[in-house]
Amino acid sequence: MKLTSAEWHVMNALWQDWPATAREIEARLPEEVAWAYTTTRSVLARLEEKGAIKEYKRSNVSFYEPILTRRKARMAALQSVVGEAFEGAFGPLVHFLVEEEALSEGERQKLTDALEGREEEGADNDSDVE
Amino acid sequence: MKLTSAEWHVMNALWQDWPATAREIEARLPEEVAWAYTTTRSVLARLEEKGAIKEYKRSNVSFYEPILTRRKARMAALQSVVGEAFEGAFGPLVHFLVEEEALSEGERQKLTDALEGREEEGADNDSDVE
DNA sequence: GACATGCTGCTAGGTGTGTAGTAGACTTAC
DNA sequence: GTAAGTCTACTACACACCTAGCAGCATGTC
Repeated sequence: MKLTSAEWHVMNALWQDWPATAREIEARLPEEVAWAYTTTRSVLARLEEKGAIKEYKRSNVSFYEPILTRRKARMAALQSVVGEAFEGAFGPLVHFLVEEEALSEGERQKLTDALEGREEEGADNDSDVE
Repeated sequence: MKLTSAEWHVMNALWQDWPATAREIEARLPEEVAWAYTTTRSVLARLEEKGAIKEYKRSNVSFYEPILTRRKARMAALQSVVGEAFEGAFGPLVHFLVEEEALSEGERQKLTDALEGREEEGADNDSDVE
């Protein structure tokens, strides 16, 4: 499932912690996203239609929960960009990353470590749905 | 400069070889892109408006050349996805790639090699504008 | 129970994107 | 020079997306 830019903002906010009300989500949006409250609601409604989130009510207030996991959304986003821009394979993407020196020294190091399988466990564990 | 999906198709075709006519570009589009000729032209027109390509005529026929380089387009695409989906940093993206084992064994090997700076030269050299 | 506040449902308008058609100009073959 | 084919310029339309407003219902407080 591919997300639009506005949808990413909302999903990122929701993945932080859920269930969450629209107001809570709104409060977690990055500063540069200065939407009207109703805009947040509209995006939430679309996400629910798409099946990315679930909505339920407790006494007239809507609570939201993610259905789509962050992992799956990331995978879809990457697959899309790889398909369009990197001949459909992850290899060229990785090649590009290294070539372009888009990575800081620390990032390179972490990557090397990860590739060699001596990853430190526990730290920075992406909490995710499921 | 961010490209849309249709624009990527056309740019990929144009980067292959240029200058190229609309007919040549059309012929290079992937099979699953079964556009009417006029659709290709419309996308080309939009790309020209955006400044991604340049158009010139020789006796009533338009030839096209890229202005936007593949590298820059790729960078923009990555930056966009990283901004939306990976907290704005390449680190988490790389981490994700490795964790997800999105890479084949060969790709991992190439990546390791590249990180250690013993890249084989010459092979698979992305020809690019400029 | 009337009022303020806050939430929901519904609606809407502008812009981007994908896709394509039509009309007219030009080119080439006879 | 006329017919057939090809090209361009211009226009169009549907759908997705971003953004938001409005009206009405629920809830709590005095």
